[in-house]
Amino acid sequence: MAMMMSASGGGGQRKGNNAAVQQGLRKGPWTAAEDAILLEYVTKHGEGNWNSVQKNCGLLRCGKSCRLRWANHLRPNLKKGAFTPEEERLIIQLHAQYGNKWARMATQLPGRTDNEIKNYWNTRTKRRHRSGVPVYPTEFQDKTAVFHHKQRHNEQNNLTHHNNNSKSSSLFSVCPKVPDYAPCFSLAADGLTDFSTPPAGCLKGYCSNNTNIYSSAFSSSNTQKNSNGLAPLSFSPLVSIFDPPPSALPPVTGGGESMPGNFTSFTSLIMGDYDADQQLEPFGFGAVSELPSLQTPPRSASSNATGGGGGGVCLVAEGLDNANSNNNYGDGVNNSGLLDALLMESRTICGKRKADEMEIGVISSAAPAEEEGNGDDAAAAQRTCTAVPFWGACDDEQQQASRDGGGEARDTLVFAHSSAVMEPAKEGTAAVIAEGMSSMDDDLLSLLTNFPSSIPLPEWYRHQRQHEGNNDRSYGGEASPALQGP
DNA sequence: AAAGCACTCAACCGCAATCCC
DNA sequence: GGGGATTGCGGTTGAGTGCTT
Repeated sequence: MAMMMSASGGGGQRKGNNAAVQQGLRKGPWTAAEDAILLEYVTKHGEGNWNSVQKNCGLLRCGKSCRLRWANHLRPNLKKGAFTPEEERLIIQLHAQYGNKWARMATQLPGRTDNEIKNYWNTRTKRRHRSGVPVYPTEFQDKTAVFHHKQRHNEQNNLTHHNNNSKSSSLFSVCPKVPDYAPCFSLAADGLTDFSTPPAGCLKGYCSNNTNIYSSAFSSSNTQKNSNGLAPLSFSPLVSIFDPPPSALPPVTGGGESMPGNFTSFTSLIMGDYDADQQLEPFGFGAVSELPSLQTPPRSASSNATGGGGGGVCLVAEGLDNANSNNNYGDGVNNSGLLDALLMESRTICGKRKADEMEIGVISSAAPAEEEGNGDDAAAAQRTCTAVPFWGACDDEQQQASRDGGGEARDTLVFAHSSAVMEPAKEGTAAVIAEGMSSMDDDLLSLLTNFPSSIPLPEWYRHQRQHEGNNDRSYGGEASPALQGP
């Protein structure tokens, strides 16, 4: 494409008159002659002082245009052509770290320009959206401010490099600095995620050799609770994005060397390429840069918790009767719409999967265990995964725990189908959602505050929390000390 | 074959930061 | 310190191309 769009053709000739045009400066695609002039100038005088190019060489281009042309096309050592898988991986990693800091990312991709990286990223996020991710209502989008707030806070503390202005600030983030791990995600909107180690429970089943790619759902692999009694929460969405039965996908050997299904790269995996024939639909950033749409109608009216209804997911804890909107966390924390919101987000991720392809029964929670051919194990696993009918699975570690003792698994947090939430006709569901939205700041902050404990928290944060005690789970106000850092 | 759409890329714009006088 | 000039950055736009319908 780059070759097709030569300097003398293609490119964006912008409409309208601006100062440059009024000053007799050219706009639009550069010609070879202009390139030659600029090249000669830079060779002779070096970079910088771009406005003098016009004065000294008669090049009818503004300084900005000259600089851009040089930086993006003429400077030496520019690498042209498609990004390599390694570069793709790095971009994903860097974006997870920096957000939309293209220039910063470019410094770590020799020969690549910020513009290239930006275009690359935007194209694929756009593709993600087009793969069926609905646009959220404005009021819900506003809720993302919670994350931005958190991110700003964390930037101040040098905890992350997320861009606080980035539109792509994600509810989910890639955890990149794990050389031998495929990309995983954690609910890292709090920005506290330390990517230097894979979050517990993340990729447990996905990354390691000889483990079932489906074995890790939205789950916690350790049952340690934080100070508020919430189980730590992290997840690999890789389970929930793959529709085919587990047997259809190979195990991942790590490092992106072997991608599941027809994914050919991390990019395709994360950002939306998928093989329609395989009905693989990935989880992607496009799904997370915005919050889920409430406009998307439920696919099914089935209210059976273990069957029927397409695409609905929600968070439940093992042994939890989600239909009653309760949970059994020790401190009695209630959903208050947060889980519904997450549900909706998850549903957004699901996009426009056909409902019948998402039938709960297709992949039962017991499937992984059954595959292992141990009836008792299967039963144990199924107990563990009672509320996980949806592409269902528990982390294999949890399954093992379940086999070994079983008791720990009760804290498992999983994605599960929730017709109770997805069905507006059901008792006050719509109202619940709406209410949940309106009260989401507190709840979301609460959740973000409370998980994942498996991810290292900064010392000052732990210290702060110790002094706040457990009563302050709501950081609704700007004055929240926990959000202000030391 | 034509129209429409999606994709890619280049380039522009506005804004903010930095530099310089 | 103030103000203009310059530079850097991120977001957006639009043309060309190829694919799909």
